[in-house]
Amino acid sequence: MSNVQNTINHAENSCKARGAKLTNKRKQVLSGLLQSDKAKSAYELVDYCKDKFGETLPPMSVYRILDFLQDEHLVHKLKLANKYIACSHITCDHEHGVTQFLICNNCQTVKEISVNQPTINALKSNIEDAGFQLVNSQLEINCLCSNCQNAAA
Amino acid sequence: MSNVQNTINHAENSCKARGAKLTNKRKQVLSGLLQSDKAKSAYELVDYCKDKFGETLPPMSVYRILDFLQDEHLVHKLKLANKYIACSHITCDHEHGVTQFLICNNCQTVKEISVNQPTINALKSNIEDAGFQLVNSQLEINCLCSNCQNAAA
DNA sequence: CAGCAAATGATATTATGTATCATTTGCCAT
DNA sequence: ATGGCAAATGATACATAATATCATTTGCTG
Repeated sequence: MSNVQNTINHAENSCKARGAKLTNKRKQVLSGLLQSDKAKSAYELVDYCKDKFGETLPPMSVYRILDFLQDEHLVHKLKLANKYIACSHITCDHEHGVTQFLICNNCQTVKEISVNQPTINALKSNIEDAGFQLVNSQLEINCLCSNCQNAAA
Repeated sequence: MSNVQNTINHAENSCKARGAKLTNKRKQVLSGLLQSDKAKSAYELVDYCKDKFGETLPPMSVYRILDFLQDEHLVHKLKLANKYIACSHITCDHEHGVTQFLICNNCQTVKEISVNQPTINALKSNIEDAGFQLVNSQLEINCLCSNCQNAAA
């Protein structure tokens, strides 16, 4: 069984456990995000479903499906890029804290990491000194991935 | 002399020093950003110039002016919000490192801060462990400002 | 004051996302 | 099984953010 298929099975079970349904079209959109580590826009997912499944989803439906997938914690929206990416912890059975996203400015590759807690706490305390409060620690950080670093060199 | 006017004078001098011209319309757009601590979109600035100065700038011009102001280090673009904000260091005469932006999710108030260097370094090292490289340290962080914290309570 | 470059205007187009109403689908109780 | 309800999806229009391209204006500078 492919990795993507395996992940989708996990996702389907976790939806079921929460009383939600992972329909076919939702699976198609999710698989579009799973089959690469690059962030994709809603319209890119429309194209993907058309190419891959012959399914001509209207953009509105894709946005609704993305909302659903976010509610189910299967997908994250990256506001910095206006794109979407599959959660990298779908197949884990344990809970995860809030994570951070490293976005390659050049090729859109995204890596989901957990910055160590002391650093997050230090950041939080810097922010509180300024009279603000961290809403959640889902940071999105503009980076270059190792491939693009080498290509630039 | 008003604070805004004072800042604009500083800005004009620093442009002159770099061989650029801070025209009237550029001043109008800049003043729109200076007269509040909230981020504004390009289209909001179009409206501001119309209301305040009777100047009907086409959006294209405002985008060009914003590009100019960014090149002159007078304005920052916040990608998280697709909005723009005046640099808070225009009247400082010394150089500033890259700063971080705390954006209130509720009211769009923005505060520009400098997170302490050890914390930035720790973050950078976490990122490098993941094989990525921080492009610049202009972090944009979703927060709640103190007013909105209290309002919510 | 002619002419050139910088600045601005006008128009069209693309990308992202939301609002609204209509239709279809699948499931559940009778 | 079937009638009906809610969830899911479709269709259409529109709002907002931004860019591309070509035209016009402005303001120096020789």
